[in-house]
Amino acid sequence: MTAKFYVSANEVAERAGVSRSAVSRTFTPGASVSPETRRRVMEAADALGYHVNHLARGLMRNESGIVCLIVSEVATPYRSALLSMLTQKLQNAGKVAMLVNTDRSDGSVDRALKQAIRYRADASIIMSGLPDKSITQLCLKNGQRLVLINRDDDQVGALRINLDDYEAGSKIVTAFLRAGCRRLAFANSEAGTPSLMARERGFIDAAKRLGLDVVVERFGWTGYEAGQVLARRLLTREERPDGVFCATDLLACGFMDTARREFSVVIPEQLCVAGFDNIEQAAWKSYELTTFAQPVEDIATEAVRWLDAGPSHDTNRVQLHADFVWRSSIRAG
Amino acid sequence: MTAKFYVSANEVAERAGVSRSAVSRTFTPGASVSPETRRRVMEAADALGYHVNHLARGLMRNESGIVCLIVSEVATPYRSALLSMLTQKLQNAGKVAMLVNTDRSDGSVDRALKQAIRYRADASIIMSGLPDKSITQLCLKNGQRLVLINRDDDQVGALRINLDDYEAGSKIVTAFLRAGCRRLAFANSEAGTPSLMARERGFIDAAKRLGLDVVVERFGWTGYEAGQVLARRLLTREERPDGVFCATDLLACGFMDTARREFSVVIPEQLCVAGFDNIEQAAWKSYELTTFAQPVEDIATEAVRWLDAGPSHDTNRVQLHADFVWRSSIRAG
DNA sequence: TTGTAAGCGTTATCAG
DNA sequence: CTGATAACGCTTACAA
Repeated sequence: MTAKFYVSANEVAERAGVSRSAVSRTFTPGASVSPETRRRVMEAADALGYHVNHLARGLMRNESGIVCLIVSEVATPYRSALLSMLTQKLQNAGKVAMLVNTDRSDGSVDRALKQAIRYRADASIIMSGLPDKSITQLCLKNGQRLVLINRDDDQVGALRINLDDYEAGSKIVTAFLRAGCRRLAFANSEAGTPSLMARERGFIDAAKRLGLDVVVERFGWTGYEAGQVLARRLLTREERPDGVFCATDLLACGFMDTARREFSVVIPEQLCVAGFDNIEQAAWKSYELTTFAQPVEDIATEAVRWLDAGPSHDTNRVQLHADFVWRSSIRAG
Repeated sequence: MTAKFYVSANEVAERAGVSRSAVSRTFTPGASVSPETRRRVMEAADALGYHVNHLARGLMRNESGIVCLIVSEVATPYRSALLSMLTQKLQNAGKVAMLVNTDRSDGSVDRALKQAIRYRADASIIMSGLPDKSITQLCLKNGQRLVLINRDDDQVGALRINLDDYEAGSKIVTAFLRAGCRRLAFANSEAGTPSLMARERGFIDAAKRLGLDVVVERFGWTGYEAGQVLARRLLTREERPDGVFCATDLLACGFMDTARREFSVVIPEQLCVAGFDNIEQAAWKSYELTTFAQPVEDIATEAVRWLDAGPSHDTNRVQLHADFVWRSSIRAG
């Protein structure tokens, strides 16, 4: 148990007949080492199976190379897609991702951030929930960079990446109208996050500008099952809607399945449907869902770019565009 | 830039009027500190915003608290579900997950393991790919624990968690026969991983025992699109199969959609389909797919249990059972 | 129970 | 380019 585990730079130095500094420099990009020394060090390192201890390096450099990813509902298509993209880009930038799952229990975002602090993460990227301001201030004060994705909070000093959720509404209203829809509805979850609410408002406002009312129904969590319930609620109304904008693709999938199976509705002939996120399943033949694409790659790129940029803790905000993806769940005009 | 960032135990000690050791002990569960000292330390720590530096702690204790999760295709339903479960269980066990995405580029599993070594991870859990033996040996020699999930490699000293993939075959053959199917087919990807091949062999062998031949088709990667291609190949045969076992649910979804849309096949009346994994979408109304459930929770539990258990580097193997999930993609007998 | 002092594996500084 | 030496923030004997 008290075994000496990993080999240290000391042992490599000894074997190579050089000083520890020489070893350190060999593994520090851009440090000045003679080719000969480097060769001997590398040889010894390989033979001994030496790998720089990033815990110790982080201690010295005040830079751990760790980026903390704070996220809930990891198993959801959109979240996992974003997660995948972020980890890839981070790795390409020479960082490593620490994943903190905030499912279950409230205030866990704060706990997650404390974890980030304990491991001296260079940055934290928050994809779910909203942290308490006192703790984000602590992060920032400690020199940790902060990125908030699709959380419309006015955290000073953090990078906030948001979409043009509100604008999506008018685009989709136009599409519905062109398809001949007149009885519009918005299917939302009860989560009430800023993104979801912005989509709702944008849709309602755009419809109003064209003289149309929108029936709004909200239920449950943002998943397939909630979409089923929303379909039952909306399709049993006296005035059955003929154009439904679902706040997310997952809702839309549940909605479409239930509309077809339980109400024998034909899509898009009798009912047009749109979603938001452009998850994998939206392209599946059972759905062919018209939707708005989360610019997953751009989000990740922006986040990582900001991390790489030197320390400039100004308030910063990036607004990205969600591309309209046209599929056959809405009749062509 | 040369700003002094985080507060250290020193500063807390000074403010509380005690020694650094007292501070350290206060944050070490089970150390002996008088209630009065503890109180004063906590007070000072809170006021200053102190958080133990786990980099330094890991350095001393030879135990970082980090567990490295090595995985590719993170955005896939099964993978993300497993990832979610694992991170949760790890957190409950007081560990923190470091996520390494091995998409793109070969030999990246080895690179991932080196990352784990550099951060002195207490353990690595490998969900994708196969590492080189030399590097896993290095991990083990360095006291790092290793878990391989669904990779049937005979790495000595690692925990290997596997399913009864082979056995699934006979169960599904029975179900197909009871449904009256006589022309069986197996739809596989070209990935050729041990799990996939075991499912294939198990199915073929079980059919043979009952005097039936199995048509096998393999194509592409284990995703929805490959399922579409496989459907086209299998359903254009002279003898069209009437019972198809797909190696994964994702393949099955693509298969079903194509069977219905491009070949107007009615499921399950004219064609019975089964999958493997029990992803979310398998329960969606468009599929109602009969399948085998990856025991995601058990897998995570076993993995974490092994990590918690003291250092006992025996070869170890856990065989878990994939429950049969009956849905309507197969006719009732 | 408490404080002192040594040490973990690095890197940064500074002579040479 | 190289090597000694001093940090980094923490834990842990050991002694008081």
